[in-house]
Amino acid sequence: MLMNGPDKATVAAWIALARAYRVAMQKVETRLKEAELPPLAWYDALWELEKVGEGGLRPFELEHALLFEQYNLSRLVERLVKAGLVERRPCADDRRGHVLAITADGLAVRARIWGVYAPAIEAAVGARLSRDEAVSLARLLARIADND
Amino acid sequence: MLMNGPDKATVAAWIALARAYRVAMQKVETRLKEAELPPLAWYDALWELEKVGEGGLRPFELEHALLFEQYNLSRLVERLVKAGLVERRPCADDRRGHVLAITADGLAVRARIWGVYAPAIEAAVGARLSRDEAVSLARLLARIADND
DNA sequence: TCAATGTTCATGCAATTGCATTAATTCACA
DNA sequence: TGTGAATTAATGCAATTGCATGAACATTGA
Repeated sequence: MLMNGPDKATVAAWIALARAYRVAMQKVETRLKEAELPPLAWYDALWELEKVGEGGLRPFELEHALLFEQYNLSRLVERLVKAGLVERRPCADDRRGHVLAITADGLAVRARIWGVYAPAIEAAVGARLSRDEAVSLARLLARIADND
Repeated sequence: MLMNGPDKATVAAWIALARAYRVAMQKVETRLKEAELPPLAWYDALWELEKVGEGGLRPFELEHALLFEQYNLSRLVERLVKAGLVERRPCADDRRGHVLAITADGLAVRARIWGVYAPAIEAAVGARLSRDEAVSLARLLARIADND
Protein backbone atom coordinates (compact mmCIF):
# COMPACT_ATOMS: atom_id res chain seq x y z
CA MET A 1 0.00 0.00 0.00
CA LEU A 2 1.47 3.27 -1.13
CA MET A 3 1.43 6.08 1.40
CA ASN A 4 1.69 9.58 0.09
CA GLY A 5 3.61 12.03 2.19
CA PRO A 6 1.97 15.10 3.69
CA ASP A 7 2.01 18.44 1.91
CA LYS A 8 3.74 21.48 3.39
CA ALA A 9 0.62 22.86 5.03
CA THR A 10 0.01 19.59 6.82
CA VAL A 11 3.56 19.41 8.12
CA ALA A 12 3.34 23.03 9.22
CA ALA A 13 0.12 22.28 11.11
CA TRP A 14 1.70 19.24 12.75
CA ILE A 15 4.74 21.20 13.89
CA ALA A 16 2.57 24.08 15.07
CA LEU A 17 0.43 21.65 17.05
CA ALA A 18 3.43 20.23 18.87
CA ARG A 19 4.89 23.66 19.59
CA ALA A 20 1.66 25.25 20.73
CA TYR A 21 0.94 22.33 23.01
CA ARG A 22 4.37 22.43 24.60
CA VAL A 23 4.43 26.18 25.05
CA ALA A 24 0.93 26.44 26.46
CA MET A 25 1.23 23.36 28.63
CA GLN A 26 4.52 24.45 30.04
CA LYS A 27 3.15 27.85 31.00
CA VAL A 28 0.19 26.31 32.72
CA GLU A 29 2.16 23.61 34.53
CA THR A 30 4.66 26.21 35.67
CA ARG A 31 1.92 28.25 37.28
CA LEU A 32 0.55 25.21 39.05
CA LYS A 33 3.99 24.33 40.35
CA GLU A 34 4.56 27.87 41.56
CA ALA A 35 1.33 27.56 43.51
CA GLU A 36 2.49 24.18 44.84
CA LEU A 37 -0.48 22.44 43.32
CA PRO A 38 -0.52 18.93 41.89
CA PRO A 39 0.02 18.32 38.17
CA LEU A 40 -2.74 18.72 35.62
CA ALA A 41 -3.46 15.02 35.38
CA TRP A 42 -4.81 15.18 38.91
CA TYR A 43 -7.13 17.98 37.92
CA ASP A 44 -8.41 16.15 34.87
CA ALA A 45 -9.19 13.02 36.86
CA LEU A 46 -10.85 14.94 39.68
CA TRP A 47 -12.92 16.95 37.25
CA GLU A 48 -14.18 13.87 35.42
CA LEU A 49 -15.19 12.35 38.72
CA GLU A 50 -16.81 15.55 39.91
CA LYS A 51 -18.82 15.87 36.70
CA VAL A 52 -20.12 12.34 36.95
CA GLY A 53 -21.16 12.83 40.56
CA GLU A 54 -22.06 10.32 43.20
CA GLY A 55 -22.20 7.36 40.82
CA GLY A 56 -18.46 7.51 40.18
CA LEU A 57 -16.55 5.92 37.35
CA ARG A 58 -14.80 2.64 36.76
CA PRO A 59 -11.05 3.00 36.24
CA PHE A 60 -11.36 1.94 32.61
CA GLU A 61 -13.98 4.64 32.02
CA LEU A 62 -11.67 7.26 33.45
CA GLU A 63 -8.89 5.83 31.34
CA HIS A 64 -10.93 6.38 28.17
CA ALA A 65 -12.10 9.83 29.21
CA LEU A 66 -8.56 10.99 29.90
CA LEU A 67 -6.83 9.07 27.09
CA PHE A 68 -4.44 7.61 29.63
CA GLU A 69 -2.49 4.41 29.37
CA GLN A 70 -3.92 1.75 31.62
CA TYR A 71 -0.89 1.54 33.86
CA ASN A 72 -0.63 5.30 34.15
CA LEU A 73 -4.23 5.56 35.16
CA SER A 74 -3.78 2.78 37.68
CA ARG A 75 -0.96 4.67 39.30
CA LEU A 76 -2.59 8.06 39.12
CA VAL A 77 -5.57 6.62 40.96
CA GLU A 78 -3.26 5.06 43.50
CA ARG A 79 -1.80 8.50 44.25
CA LEU A 80 -5.18 10.20 44.36
CA VAL A 81 -6.48 7.60 46.77
CA LYS A 82 -3.40 7.87 48.94
CA ALA A 83 -3.87 11.64 48.99
CA GLY A 84 -7.47 11.14 50.10
CA LEU A 85 -8.95 12.89 47.05
CA VAL A 86 -10.61 9.84 45.54
CA GLU A 87 -12.10 6.78 47.10
CA ARG A 88 -12.35 3.27 45.73
CA ARG A 89 -15.61 1.45 46.27
CA PRO A 90 -16.18 -2.23 45.61
CA CYS A 91 -18.08 -2.77 42.40
CA ALA A 92 -21.22 -4.84 42.69
CA ASP A 93 -21.56 -5.96 39.06
CA ASP A 94 -17.93 -6.79 38.42
CA ARG A 95 -15.70 -8.07 41.12
CA ARG A 96 -12.57 -7.49 39.09
CA GLY A 97 -12.90 -3.76 39.37
CA HIS A 98 -14.08 -1.00 41.59
CA VAL A 99 -15.80 2.33 41.36
CA LEU A 100 -13.95 5.59 41.84
CA ALA A 101 -15.58 8.57 43.45
CA ILE A 102 -14.26 11.99 44.38
CA THR A 103 -14.16 12.83 48.08
CA ALA A 104 -14.95 16.09 49.84
CA ASP A 105 -11.23 16.83 49.97
CA GLY A 106 -11.07 16.01 46.27
CA LEU A 107 -13.79 18.54 45.50
CA ALA A 108 -11.95 21.18 47.50
CA VAL A 109 -8.62 20.52 45.81
CA ARG A 110 -10.24 20.49 42.37
CA ALA A 111 -11.69 23.93 43.06
CA ARG A 112 -8.42 25.22 44.42
CA ILE A 113 -6.54 24.07 41.34
CA TRP A 114 -9.11 25.75 39.10
CA GLY A 115 -8.35 29.03 40.80
CA VAL A 116 -4.88 28.89 39.29
CA TYR A 117 -5.65 26.85 36.21
CA ALA A 118 -8.38 29.13 34.86
CA PRO A 119 -6.28 32.30 34.71
CA ALA A 120 -3.41 30.26 33.29
CA ILE A 121 -5.62 29.08 30.43
CA GLU A 122 -6.77 32.62 29.87
CA ALA A 123 -3.17 33.82 29.66
CA ALA A 124 -1.92 30.99 27.46
CA VAL A 125 -4.86 30.81 25.06
CA GLY A 126 -7.67 33.26 25.73
CA ALA A 127 -5.54 36.37 25.62
CA ARG A 128 -4.08 35.35 22.26
CA LEU A 129 -7.23 34.61 20.30
CA SER A 130 -10.50 36.34 19.62
CA ARG A 131 -13.62 34.50 20.60
CA ASP A 132 -14.29 33.48 17.00
CA GLU A 133 -10.74 32.31 16.55
CA ALA A 134 -10.98 30.17 19.66
CA VAL A 135 -14.15 28.57 18.35
CA SER A 136 -12.58 27.97 14.98
CA LEU A 137 -9.42 26.52 16.52
CA ALA A 138 -11.41 24.16 18.72
CA ARG A 139 -13.36 22.97 15.69
CA LEU A 140 -10.24 22.23 13.65
CA LEU A 141 -8.52 20.47 16.54
CA ALA A 142 -11.59 18.35 17.15
CA ARG A 143 -11.24 16.98 13.63
CA ILE A 144 -7.78 15.73 14.53
CA ALA A 145 -8.91 14.21 17.80
CA ASP A 146 -12.06 12.58 16.43
CA ASN A 147 -11.79 8.87 15.93
CA ASP A 148 -12.83 9.10 12.29
CA MET B 1 -4.10 41.78 40.46
CA LEU B 2 -7.43 40.42 39.38
CA MET B 3 -7.35 37.59 36.88
CA ASN B 4 -10.46 37.02 34.85
CA GLY B 5 -11.25 33.44 33.97
CA PRO B 6 -11.41 32.22 30.39
CA ASP B 7 -14.67 32.12 28.46
CA LYS B 8 -16.20 28.88 27.22
CA ALA B 9 -14.65 29.08 23.78
CA THR B 10 -11.18 29.49 25.26
CA VAL B 11 -11.60 26.51 27.55
CA ALA B 12 -12.94 24.46 24.66
CA ALA B 13 -9.90 25.40 22.58
CA TRP B 14 -7.59 24.49 25.43
CA ILE B 15 -9.19 21.09 25.91
CA ALA B 16 -9.24 20.45 22.18
CA LEU B 17 -5.55 21.33 21.98
CA ALA B 18 -4.65 18.82 24.64
CA ARG B 19 -6.81 16.08 23.12
CA ALA B 20 -5.69 16.63 19.56
CA TYR B 21 -2.06 16.62 20.62
CA ARG B 22 -2.41 13.40 22.57
CA VAL B 23 -4.39 11.59 19.91
CA ALA B 24 -2.17 12.64 17.03
CA MET B 25 1.07 12.15 18.93
CA GLN B 26 0.05 8.76 20.15
CA LYS B 27 -0.80 7.59 16.64
CA VAL B 28 2.51 8.78 15.31
CA GLU B 29 4.59 7.38 18.16
CA THR B 30 2.81 4.06 17.86
CA ARG B 31 3.77 3.80 14.20
CA LEU B 32 7.38 4.59 14.99
CA LYS B 33 7.43 1.95 17.70
CA GLU B 34 5.88 -0.61 15.39
CA ALA B 35 8.70 0.09 12.96
CA GLU B 36 11.19 -0.22 15.84
CA LEU B 37 12.39 3.31 15.30
CA PRO B 38 13.56 5.69 18.01
CA PRO B 39 11.16 8.20 19.58
CA LEU B 40 10.26 11.48 17.94
CA ALA B 41 12.62 13.53 20.04
CA TRP B 42 15.48 11.82 18.26
CA TYR B 43 14.05 12.82 14.92
CA ASP B 44 13.58 16.41 15.95
CA ALA B 45 17.15 16.72 17.15
CA LEU B 46 18.58 14.99 14.10
CA TRP B 47 16.53 17.16 11.77
CA GLU B 48 17.65 20.39 13.41
CA LEU B 49 21.24 19.27 13.09
CA GLU B 50 20.76 18.18 9.50
CA LYS B 51 19.17 21.51 8.54
CA VAL B 52 22.02 23.50 10.04
CA GLY B 53 24.59 21.41 8.23
CA GLU B 54 28.30 21.06 8.79
CA GLY B 55 28.52 23.96 11.23
CA GLY B 56 26.50 22.12 13.83
CA LEU B 57 24.78 23.57 16.85
CA ARG B 58 25.65 24.20 20.46
CA PRO B 59 23.58 22.18 22.91
CA PHE B 60 21.87 25.30 24.20
CA GLU B 61 20.88 26.25 20.66
CA LEU B 62 19.33 22.85 20.13
CA GLU B 63 17.63 23.21 23.48
CA HIS B 64 15.95 26.43 22.37
CA ALA B 65 15.04 25.07 18.96
CA LEU B 66 13.36 22.02 20.45
CA LEU B 67 11.91 23.67 23.55
CA PHE B 68 13.56 21.03 25.69
CA GLU B 69 14.54 21.29 29.29
CA GLN B 70 18.29 21.62 29.66
CA TYR B 71 18.74 18.32 31.43
CA ASN B 72 16.54 16.49 28.97
CA LEU B 73 18.54 17.83 26.08
CA SER B 74 21.77 16.89 27.79
CA ARG B 75 20.60 13.32 28.12
CA LEU B 76 19.08 13.13 24.68
CA VAL B 77 22.40 14.19 23.22
CA GLU B 78 24.17 11.63 25.37
CA ARG B 79 21.99 8.90 23.84
CA LEU B 80 22.39 10.18 20.31
CA VAL B 81 26.14 10.29 20.72
CA LYS B 82 26.22 6.82 22.20
CA ALA B 83 24.17 5.60 19.25
CA GLY B 84 26.68 7.19 16.89
CA LEU B 85 24.12 9.50 15.28
CA VAL B 86 25.60 12.75 16.55
CA GLU B 87 29.13 13.76 17.31
CA ARG B 88 30.43 16.20 19.85
CA ARG B 89 33.23 18.49 18.72
CA PRO B 90 35.21 20.72 21.01
CA CYS B 91 34.14 24.33 20.71
CA ALA B 92 36.88 26.80 19.91
CA ASP B 93 35.22 29.97 21.20
CA ASP B 94 33.86 28.54 24.42
CA ARG B 95 35.59 25.75 26.21
CA ARG B 96 32.62 25.07 28.46
CA GLY B 97 30.61 23.71 25.61
CA HIS B 98 30.89 21.79 22.42
CA VAL B 99 29.39 21.71 19.00
CA LEU B 100 27.00 18.98 17.95
CA ALA B 101 26.94 17.68 14.41
CA ILE B 102 24.97 14.91 12.79
CA THR B 103 26.97 11.94 11.52
CA ALA B 104 26.50 9.92 8.33
CA ASP B 105 24.65 7.31 10.37
CA GLY B 106 22.55 10.10 11.82
CA LEU B 107 21.57 11.29 8.35
CA ALA B 108 20.61 7.76 7.39
CA VAL B 109 18.51 7.20 10.49
CA ARG B 110 16.81 10.57 10.13
CA ALA B 111 15.79 9.65 6.60
CA ARG B 112 14.62 6.21 7.68
CA ILE B 113 12.45 7.69 10.41
CA TRP B 114 10.95 10.14 7.94
CA GLY B 115 9.82 7.23 5.84
CA VAL B 116 7.46 6.23 8.64
CA TYR B 117 6.91 9.65 10.18
CA ALA B 118 5.69 11.33 7.00
CA PRO B 119 2.82 8.96 6.26
CA ALA B 120 1.93 9.00 9.96
CA ILE B 121 1.58 12.79 9.86
CA GLU B 122 -0.49 12.50 6.73
CA ALA B 123 -2.81 10.01 8.42
CA ALA B 124 -3.10 11.88 11.70
CA VAL B 125 -3.46 15.40 10.30
CA GLY B 126 -3.36 15.67 6.51
CA ALA B 127 -6.17 13.24 5.84
CA ARG B 128 -8.46 15.08 8.25
CA LEU B 129 -8.09 18.66 7.02
CA SER B 130 -8.28 20.42 3.71
CA ARG B 131 -5.25 22.35 2.64
CA ASP B 132 -6.84 25.66 3.64
CA GLU B 133 -7.88 24.27 6.98
CA ALA B 134 -4.33 23.09 7.66
CA VAL B 135 -3.00 26.55 6.85
CA SER B 136 -5.57 28.16 9.07
CA LEU B 137 -4.91 25.75 11.93
CA ALA B 138 -1.17 26.35 11.74
CA ARG B 139 -1.77 30.09 11.87
CA LEU B 140 -3.97 29.91 14.94
CA LEU B 141 -1.61 27.56 16.74
CA ALA B 142 1.31 29.81 15.99
CA ARG B 143 -0.41 32.58 17.91
CA ILE B 144 -0.43 30.35 20.97
CA ALA B 145 3.20 29.34 20.55
CA ASP B 146 4.50 32.85 19.83
CA ASN B 147 6.30 34.44 22.71
CA ASP B 148 4.04 37.51 22.75
C1' DT C 1 43.41 42.43 37.44
C1' DC C 2 40.30 39.86 39.88
C1' DA C 3 36.10 39.10 42.43
C1' DA C 4 31.33 38.62 41.67
C1' DT C 5 27.95 37.13 38.62
C1' DG C 6 26.24 34.68 34.71
C1' DT C 7 26.32 30.94 31.28
C1' DT C 8 26.88 26.23 29.70
C1' DC C 9 26.52 21.65 30.52
C1' DA C 10 26.40 17.36 33.37
C1' DT C 11 24.69 14.39 37.06
C1' DG C 12 22.77 12.22 41.63
C1' DC C 13 18.56 11.10 43.23
C1' DA C 14 13.57 10.76 43.44
C1' DA C 15 9.34 10.45 40.85
C1' DT C 16 7.09 9.09 36.80
C1' DT C 17 6.42 6.50 32.66
C1' DG C 18 6.71 2.55 29.44
C1' DC C 19 6.68 -2.25 28.74
C1' DA C 20 5.73 -6.79 29.74
C1' DT C 21 3.44 -9.81 32.50
C1' DT C 22 0.28 -11.55 35.98
C1' DA C 23 -3.99 -12.35 38.56
C1' DA C 24 -8.70 -12.29 38.87
C1' DT C 25 -12.58 -12.25 36.99
C1' DT C 26 -16.32 -12.17 33.11
C1' DC C 27 -17.92 -13.42 28.55
C1' DA C 28 -18.81 -16.18 24.32
C1' DC C 29 -20.28 -20.26 22.67
C1' DA C 30 -19.53 -25.27 21.57
C1' DT D 1 -22.23 -26.22 31.71
C1' DG D 2 -17.28 -25.83 30.97
C1' DT D 3 -13.42 -24.12 28.45
C1' DG D 4 -10.89 -20.77 25.82
C1' DA D 5 -10.77 -15.89 24.90
C1' DA D 6 -11.37 -11.31 26.46
C1' DT D 7 -11.59 -7.70 30.00
C1' DT D 8 -10.15 -5.26 34.20
C1' DA D 9 -6.65 -3.82 37.01
C1' DA D 10 -2.09 -4.10 39.29
C1' DT D 11 2.94 -4.47 39.43
C1' DG D 12 8.18 -5.60 38.73
C1' DC D 13 11.65 -3.68 36.31
C1' DA D 14 14.00 -0.65 33.07
C1' DA D 15 14.07 3.84 30.92
C1' DT D 16 13.03 8.54 31.17
C1' DT D 17 12.00 12.85 33.37
C1' DG D 18 12.10 16.50 36.97
C1' DC D 19 14.57 18.86 40.36
C1' DA D 20 18.40 20.47 42.62
C1' DT D 21 22.98 21.13 42.46
C1' DG D 22 27.75 21.26 40.92
C1' DA D 23 31.76 22.02 37.98
C1' DA D 24 33.94 24.53 34.42
C1' DC D 25 34.44 28.38 32.04
C1' DA D 26 33.12 33.30 30.46
C1' DT D 27 31.84 38.06 31.30
C1' DT D 28 31.33 42.29 33.74
C1' DG D 29 32.85 46.15 35.99
C1' DA D 30 35.24 48.31 40.05
